Amino acid sequence: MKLHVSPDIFPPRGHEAKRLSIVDSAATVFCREGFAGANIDLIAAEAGVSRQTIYNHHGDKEKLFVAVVRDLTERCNAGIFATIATFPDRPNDLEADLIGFAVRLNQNCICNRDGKCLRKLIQTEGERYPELFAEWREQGPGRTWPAIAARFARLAYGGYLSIADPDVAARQFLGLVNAELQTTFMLGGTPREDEVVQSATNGVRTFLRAFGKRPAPSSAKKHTALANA
Amino acid sequence: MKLHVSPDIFPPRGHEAKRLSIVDSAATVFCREGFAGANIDLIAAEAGVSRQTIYNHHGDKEKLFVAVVRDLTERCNAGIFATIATFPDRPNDLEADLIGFAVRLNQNCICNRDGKCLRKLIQTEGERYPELFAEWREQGPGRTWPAIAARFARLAYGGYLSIADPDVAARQFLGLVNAELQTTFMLGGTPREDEVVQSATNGVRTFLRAFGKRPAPSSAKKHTALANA
DNA sequence: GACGATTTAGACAAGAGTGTCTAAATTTGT
DNA sequence: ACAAATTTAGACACTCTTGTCTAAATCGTC
Repeated sequence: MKLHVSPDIFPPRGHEAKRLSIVDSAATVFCREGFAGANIDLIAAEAGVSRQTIYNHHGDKEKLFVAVVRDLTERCNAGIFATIATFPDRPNDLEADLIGFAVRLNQNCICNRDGKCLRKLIQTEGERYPELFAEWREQGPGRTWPAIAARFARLAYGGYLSIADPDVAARQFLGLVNAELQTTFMLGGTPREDEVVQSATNGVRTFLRAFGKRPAPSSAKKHTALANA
Repeated sequence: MKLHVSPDIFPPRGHEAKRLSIVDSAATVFCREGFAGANIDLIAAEAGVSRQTIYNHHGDKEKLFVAVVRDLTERCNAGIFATIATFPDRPNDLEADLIGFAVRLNQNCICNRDGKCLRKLIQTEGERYPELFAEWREQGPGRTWPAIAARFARLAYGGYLSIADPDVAARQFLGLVNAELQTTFMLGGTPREDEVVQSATNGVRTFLRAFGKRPAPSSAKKHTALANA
């Protein structure tokens, strides 16, 4: 009588569950050890399946690796678009809202397990699988960056910002809010939340000094957007 | 009776040359294949020495790896400090001078062979050798970033910039001028020169919008620094 | 409870890589 | 040219890993 066992996953809940569990553990091990250093037996142990099951599902090590990257790309993309949906279109407090967005982006998409794994795999194996990671580049940054740029363009159109090239601004926004986390990211570490907030705060302030509309000394035509809502 | 054997060069002249050649080739192979994937025979072949010579010099694979990272850190640091020495202290054209500095930093220290190798090794093996790369963090960013910050502080003191926290400004400068190269760096690629110039130009312009002293609409006291030299 | 599909453990062959050893060849200093 | 140090090539033992195979155990479903 197992009435309240977690209905979702952990125990072998069938064929597809095992496939998931395998890809999941493989992501962890590939991320930690790299492709060459990863050991199928270790992946099997971590996934709680036998080695043979992995071969049954995925054929060989390389196909398993490809499945892992595709899976991570898809999940990360979903997370990023979900976060982009929280972009402040009609900000009350522009600075605070942009800082919040930057922190969410970092915590939910870059510093989480999937984001960390995918980043590591791109860094370590990017040169070995050009076509696979070219695909990632198109599906990942190739779609998310323009989406972010579009949000900044809307902010500019609404009079909140003064932006010449939204694509450049979007990339620079990401560069700024991550400026203080670069070293940690390079070493594969995970920054503490207060570090993320600090970097985002500093980054957004600089971003607004560059692209914000100064209310005081401007002589340009007046922009009414700041007064609405 | 060895009267004047220099105490430094006990072993013959070719000895040290071989050591160099080994570390050099090892850097290339470790960078390309990662630690686990690197093959001592391949390193030996690429260095033009026998495998046994590598073991004579470095003991084992791990010690060789450590020697490679130390060597790269030292050489990259030297390059970065040499480039920092070209930082514009009394700029004629602030924008152009900062763009030039950013491009030099990228081309001579980040995109060159040593820089690319070191970055890759940090990314791929950073978690496996915490103390080794902690050492890099101290010797590398821990020393170069404050040096750059000091130069920005001097620019601010000279009236060319308006900076509250030079350390933050330095990190953001680096984040901005590299903002458009992130994806390429992640994949282990080398950006074309025009991409580097483009990213640096966009980055410096934004940096100056945030930290530059506006000559035109300002009502503040005039700053004479721009007129000298 | 029974049947078919899936999973499992373990053995296995084949290949690759590390690190050691030895004897011969080469280089270096005098 | 000689003697010492160094380098070399190759063989070697050992370990580790991948991918296959088989027979038994387990699971899902009726």
